[in-house]
Amino acid sequence: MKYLSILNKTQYKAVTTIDRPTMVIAGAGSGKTRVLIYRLIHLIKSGVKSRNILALTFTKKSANEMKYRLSSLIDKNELDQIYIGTFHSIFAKLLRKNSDLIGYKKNYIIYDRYDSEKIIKKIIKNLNLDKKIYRSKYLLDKISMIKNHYFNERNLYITNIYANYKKYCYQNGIMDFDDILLYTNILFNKNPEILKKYQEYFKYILIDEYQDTNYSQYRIIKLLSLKHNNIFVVGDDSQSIYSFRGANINNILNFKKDYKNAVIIRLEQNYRSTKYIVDVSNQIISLNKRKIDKKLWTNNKIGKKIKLYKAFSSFEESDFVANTIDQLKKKKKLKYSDFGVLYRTNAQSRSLEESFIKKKIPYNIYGSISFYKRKEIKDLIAYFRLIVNINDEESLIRIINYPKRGIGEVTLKKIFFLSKQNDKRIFEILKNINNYKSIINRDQKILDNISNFCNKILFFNKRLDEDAFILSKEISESFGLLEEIKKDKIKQGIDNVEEFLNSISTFVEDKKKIKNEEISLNAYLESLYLDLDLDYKFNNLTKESVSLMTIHLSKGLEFPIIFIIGLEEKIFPSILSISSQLEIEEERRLFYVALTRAKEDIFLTFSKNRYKWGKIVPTICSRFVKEIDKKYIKYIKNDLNHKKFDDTSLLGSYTNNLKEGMIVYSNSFGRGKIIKIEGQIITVYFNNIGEKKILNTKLKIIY
DNA sequence: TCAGTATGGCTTTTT
DNA sequence: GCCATACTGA
Repeated sequence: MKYLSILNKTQYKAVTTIDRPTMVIAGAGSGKTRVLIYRLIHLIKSGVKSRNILALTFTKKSANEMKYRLSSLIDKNELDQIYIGTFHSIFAKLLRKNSDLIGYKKNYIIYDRYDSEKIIKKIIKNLNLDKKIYRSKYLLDKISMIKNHYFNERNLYITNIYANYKKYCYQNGIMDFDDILLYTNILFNKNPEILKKYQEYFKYILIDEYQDTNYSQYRIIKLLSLKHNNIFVVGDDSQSIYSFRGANINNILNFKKDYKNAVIIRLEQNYRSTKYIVDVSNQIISLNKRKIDKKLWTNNKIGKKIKLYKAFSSFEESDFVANTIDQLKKKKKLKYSDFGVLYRTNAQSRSLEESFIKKKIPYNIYGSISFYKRKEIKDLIAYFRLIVNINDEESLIRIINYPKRGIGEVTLKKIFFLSKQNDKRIFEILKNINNYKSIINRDQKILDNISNFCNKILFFNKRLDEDAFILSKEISESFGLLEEIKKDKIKQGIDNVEEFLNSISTFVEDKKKIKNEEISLNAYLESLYLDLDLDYKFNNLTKESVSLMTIHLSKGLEFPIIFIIGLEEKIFPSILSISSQLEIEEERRLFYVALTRAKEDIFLTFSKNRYKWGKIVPTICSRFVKEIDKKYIKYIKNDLNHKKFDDTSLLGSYTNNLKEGMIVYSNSFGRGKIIKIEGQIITVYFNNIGEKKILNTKLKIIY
């Protein structure tokens, strides 16, 4: 078969073993994605109907990537029929079709973590619990764990909160991410005939990143594959980095037990990286105790040593990254897109951004502060949600509580009270507000405002089958959303809303091309959370640019040159993982993932001092750096003479030891160089602005 | 009812 | 240092 000629022997076996359960243990860079892609093609060429194939991925990014790569290799009609998507996306759609069987109304909406946290906070408040002891984030994690292992609800101390949360979600027609998987399980368990239907339908099941599946996902797959026993999973235990989300490494370890006649294929040849990179990665991962024995090897050239750079401050670290990229690009004729900068936490992207802007280097930040977390967008989404589902009180409150809508705290409190007293939904009360006139005791104008508001919502609620774009545009006009933003004079806000509406238009156009695809507002909301890779839609991503992202997001990607920044104790490994051996091992796997993204060159950086919550804190170099055998490392000399600074002078305050020639940062003027110091008054030269006299307390030292 | 001010928590990681 | 919330006085 000619199209398979690009595969090596083991890859070929992985692609063509299509008659029994198959697990591929695929080391980093061993051609895992290629195997998945060609297996799909092979299935179709072997006569399997594309609509009988289910391909599940872990992130939206890889789902979209897979679709993209397939689009040039197979016929578009075939592609559109394959079920490719994340677990959440695929099963949310399946659930929507069968929502009556799990007791949910069809119009339920999906809440993300931010939304869920708000509910938890509300519950803690209602139960009169101390929010310092009952931390919403922690509780949410616990609830998530329970839902994903729902056969044992045993953590008693949170069951009350859990019960309340469950009830709230149900009453408001809300599902969170975990519910999607949970209710899929419930649906299959309670309705054998439905399960049978889908077992029949999904004859071939492929799963990417199997090591990251949790119990809930494992159960779903197990149930679905029971009939045809034809399941194909790809994974790498060394790259398991989602145990905080309940990922269970045993799913990989038990595969042979779980599936009769299973074949296990190992891909150990790395095609991506140089020998140095493969060796360093092997050395690092070998320090973990819990792992499947395997060794990655490569025939690639030896390559170069890993570079290590010690910076003075986080700002200087970012400058180093930007400068190095700038120089390397010129010297070696590289493209900006050849560089990837990886970090442990999203917050670290900020100072990078500054340095890139200064150096005029184009960059893309992936998955940072999501577009739809911006205020205007959240407002708009709240309208959409309420119109789709008038029981969504969280959204209702967000909208109605908006300043200048003429309904204040007092009135709202009365309305909440009425809702509780009469056991009615808030929207019910608002709709019939005139019946409660005597209790609300407000002038008729406010009551009329409320009725008008309800009527508008209901007006749109009746038109939910219409085109999402037309409807959303009308909604934003009808409620004067753009005018509201204009009043606040936030230009950015208007742009955001317009961009957002444009994206709905694109969504509708795309869906119209595929028959039977939903174009309703509800379908858009679902896609917004589960399918759309917002990075591309909203961040104005350009192709020729440096990629900035968390290591978690980088999984599956590769770059010729990789920077891994912030290699400091308490950051990487994270302070929250430091106390447990198991979690340290997960952090180490994360480091392994980061290292194996690189094809040719790796730069590791850490900083002696780091800004944290506005203060400079001295740091300690990460243990992971120390674990690397010195023979692999090349230290990069730091041009700056750091001897004149000592760490203690910077602790706590950041202006004590200003000296002439220092590079400093001012909130109003940006970066500048100190020219003269006269007591408290500092003269600073700023690029494009010139000299300014500034109070020393207003300045931060960069280096 | 609302603008202005004080406080406290926050930085894991993703669907 | 920034954001969301809670509190305060007009």
